[in-house]
Amino acid sequence: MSLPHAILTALLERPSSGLELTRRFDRSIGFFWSATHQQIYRELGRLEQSGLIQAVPGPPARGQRKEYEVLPAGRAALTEWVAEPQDPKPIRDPLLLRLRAAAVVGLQGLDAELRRHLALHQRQLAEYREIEQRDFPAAAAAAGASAAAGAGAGAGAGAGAGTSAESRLQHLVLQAGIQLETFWVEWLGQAIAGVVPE
Amino acid sequence: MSLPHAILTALLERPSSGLELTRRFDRSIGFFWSATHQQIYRELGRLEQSGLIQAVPGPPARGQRKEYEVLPAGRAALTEWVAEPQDPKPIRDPLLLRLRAAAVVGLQGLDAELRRHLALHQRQLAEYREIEQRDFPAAAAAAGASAAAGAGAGAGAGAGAGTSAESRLQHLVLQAGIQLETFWVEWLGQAIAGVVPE
DNA sequence: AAGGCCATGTAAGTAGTTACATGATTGA
DNA sequence: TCAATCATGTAACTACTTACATGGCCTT
Repeated sequence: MSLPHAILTALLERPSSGLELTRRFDRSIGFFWSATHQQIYRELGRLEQSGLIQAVPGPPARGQRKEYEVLPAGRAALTEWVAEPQDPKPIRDPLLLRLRAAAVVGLQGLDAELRRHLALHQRQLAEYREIEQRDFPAAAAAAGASAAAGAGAGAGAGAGAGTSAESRLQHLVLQAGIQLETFWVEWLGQAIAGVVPE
Repeated sequence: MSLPHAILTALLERPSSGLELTRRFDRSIGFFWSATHQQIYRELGRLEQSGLIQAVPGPPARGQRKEYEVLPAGRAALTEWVAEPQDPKPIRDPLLLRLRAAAVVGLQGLDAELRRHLALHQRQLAEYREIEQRDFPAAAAAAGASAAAGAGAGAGAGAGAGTSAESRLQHLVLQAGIQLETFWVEWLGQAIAGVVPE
């Protein structure tokens, strides 16, 4: 049940139409929760039905832009969901499965596929790093030096505390993306090196 | 379309009944492709229908053990699938989504959830490391020292090349698991440190 | 007025999840 | 013989995917 909450989050960050949401699910939100426009429109309908969001102005005509905003009940539902415990799902990765299958039936040119994936992950990593440079320039500079410090330094300034907490959380999410892509790039490097001398 | 191929791989490694498969999908195979017994039985039926596998001996009675083995057509289908290109799926992680939601509605005791996940991932990592010690003792010892070397050294010995290639691939998959869990443990550490001073 | 794009949808199919049902075997 | 457990399944539901449909707007 994550999609409705992803949409609520996106709409709280900025009220949007279905198409705008679709685009945002191709970029920022989509980096950790993807969705197609069909899913989004259907879910917008359900959320409106449930009274968690509402379409803003007036004419509900087909082919007409419809902008949605979150109602108090929607914010409450999201707040509740954030606290809910939910176990991490086990990994489910077709590429790892294919490697295991290759151990039985032989590499069938799988190394080319590994190289292709490596290129894709390198590109994604570069994109995340650009975003970090753009949106979190100060933190990005410090990131290389200290790993798990982060505590005392920046918290001192009283001004704009709310915004700084928000930005800190967003940066954490981006860092997860960067570290995950880094993992893939490194592992694929090992995998290619270990598989080529066949 | 990964589940049928996961089952074919498992059955090639060792012919099994539905329940045995279910158990293996809770352990080794399940580390990168999980499935419930309902999924497995349904898929076994489909695979048998398609002539890719067959039940071994005789009496197809309800409540009776049924052991399956892979037919040549099944091996061929798996071989073909290994070579098929397939793009990596974008990340889809509810925990990251909740962090992003928390940036908008506030942490609602989310730090406890982060600590809980950290413990779970630490346990999983320990389990993977045990498996590595048990199944790949030589390689595990070398792993700490050289990262992306792996090329020249071990490949020289001609004896048992088939088995060694198989084991090398299986080890690669396990290493992916280890490195992924390591990522989570490190990132959750950062996240908790960055979130606590709230 | 025609073609392209913006915007919102419907329909059908597949995969995965949750809850329940049924028969066989074994040990108390 | 009763309960527990092994083993195989059915049914209903939810989430996601793929393909297609419809209408409005803008440019030429």
